[in-house]
Amino acid sequence: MTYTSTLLRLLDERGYIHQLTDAEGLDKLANAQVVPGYIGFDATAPSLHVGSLVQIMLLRRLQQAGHKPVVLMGGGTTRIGDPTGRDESRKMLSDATIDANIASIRTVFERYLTFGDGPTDAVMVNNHDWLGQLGYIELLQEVGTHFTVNRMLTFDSVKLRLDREQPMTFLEFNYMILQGYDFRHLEKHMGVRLQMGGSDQWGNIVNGIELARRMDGVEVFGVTTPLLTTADGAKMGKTAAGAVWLNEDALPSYDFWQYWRNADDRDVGKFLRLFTDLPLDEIARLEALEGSEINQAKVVLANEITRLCRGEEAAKAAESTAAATFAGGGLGENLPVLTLPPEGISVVDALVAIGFAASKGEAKRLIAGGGARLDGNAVTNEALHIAGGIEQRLSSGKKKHGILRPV
RNA sequence: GGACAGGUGGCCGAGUGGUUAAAGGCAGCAGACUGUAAAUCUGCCCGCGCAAGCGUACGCUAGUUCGAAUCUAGCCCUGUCCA
Repeated sequence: MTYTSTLLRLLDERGYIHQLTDAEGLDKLANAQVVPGYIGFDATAPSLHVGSLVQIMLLRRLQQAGHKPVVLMGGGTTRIGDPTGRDESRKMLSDATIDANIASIRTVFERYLTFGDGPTDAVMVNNHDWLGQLGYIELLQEVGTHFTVNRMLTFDSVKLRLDREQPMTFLEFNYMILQGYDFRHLEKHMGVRLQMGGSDQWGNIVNGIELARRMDGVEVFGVTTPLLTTADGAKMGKTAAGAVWLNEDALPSYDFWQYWRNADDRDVGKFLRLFTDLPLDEIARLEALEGSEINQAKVVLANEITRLCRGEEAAKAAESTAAATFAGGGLGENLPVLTLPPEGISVVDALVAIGFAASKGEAKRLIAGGGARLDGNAVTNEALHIAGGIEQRLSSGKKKHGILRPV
């Protein structure tokens, strides 16, 4: 259908919409009032990673369209663990850890959203504040009567586990109830009318909608985003080195920038639409670039996303480091640095110390395979000793570079 | 509580007494080709050691054996069915 509201048009043309519970109703509502909408985030780590970036951008779009973003931190649900991720990763975290995680995650949101008290200002809430109060009997009476086990068993998050003969604890089984309760709580106490999330959250969202209708007779809405994978089918945001974290102290900005710079050709347009604020006609021009010219678009992509997430300076520094390192063959300031002692160091130790190899054996294999370079020249002798005193460039493969700097 | 099946390296999955640091696949790393892309081909892929070698590893613990991922016992965990 064609949307009339700014919100849905914006989401639609930039590729955020996978499923919508009631397109017409939401379109109407978005035209009529400021719609508070929320997305839930996990607080298991001190940083979110690129996999959550679509949702973060979605809240940003909501605000851009003149509505109110509500960031729900799962301080309470983190104590349970979402079964949707299907591995029983129920590492119980202490309250202090969870609170610290939330504080850390908030710093990233502050780059993407404007927080405050105004009608369209973003707010952050923690579901521990209400879930923590909830008594078991009370929950069963109030909420439990609205769920049938028959129906709960049909949800993908449950069915998948059962089909794969993976264990699912009762604790996890209850997760969807609590999520549904979150939506209803926010609807009742903050007037939230919309929940968004990844396509895997569809079931949870629908539960909340149903609960709000049954308990309060209020119609609320749900939107899910398509499951984002890279063109070669991998989940977004995980690389060999680990997750691509959004917080700067979890991943250096240069590496963050490089992640986007190395995007698959086929993903460039999609990423530009989802993760940057560039106008659509500009994006159309960039994604039409062919052959090696598409690299220009990738630089823009990396710059824009890094700028949003890490700030203008970080983006500029990463770009110039990359330019100096790759195009100039020289050294950029932003590369990892290893202090070179006066007496020098063995290549193997240097590779391990700077983080290009996890063990000495791995470093040796790297050298044996011809992947280690010193100032651009392949290291052929694994016993090589690097002399101290001179600044040199140490590389693993063509992309990972570091500086060996004399004391 | 009972019967049966199962627990192998990041994941999937072979392997039923030595030749098994453990087939194969995926993921990952590197090389070639390129455009810091994809695809393809090649090499690598537990740790320590220059090396011979050593140390760890097949749910946990104890055993049998010259020798065990492979056999035995107990325990833990999971699934299916029964009560």
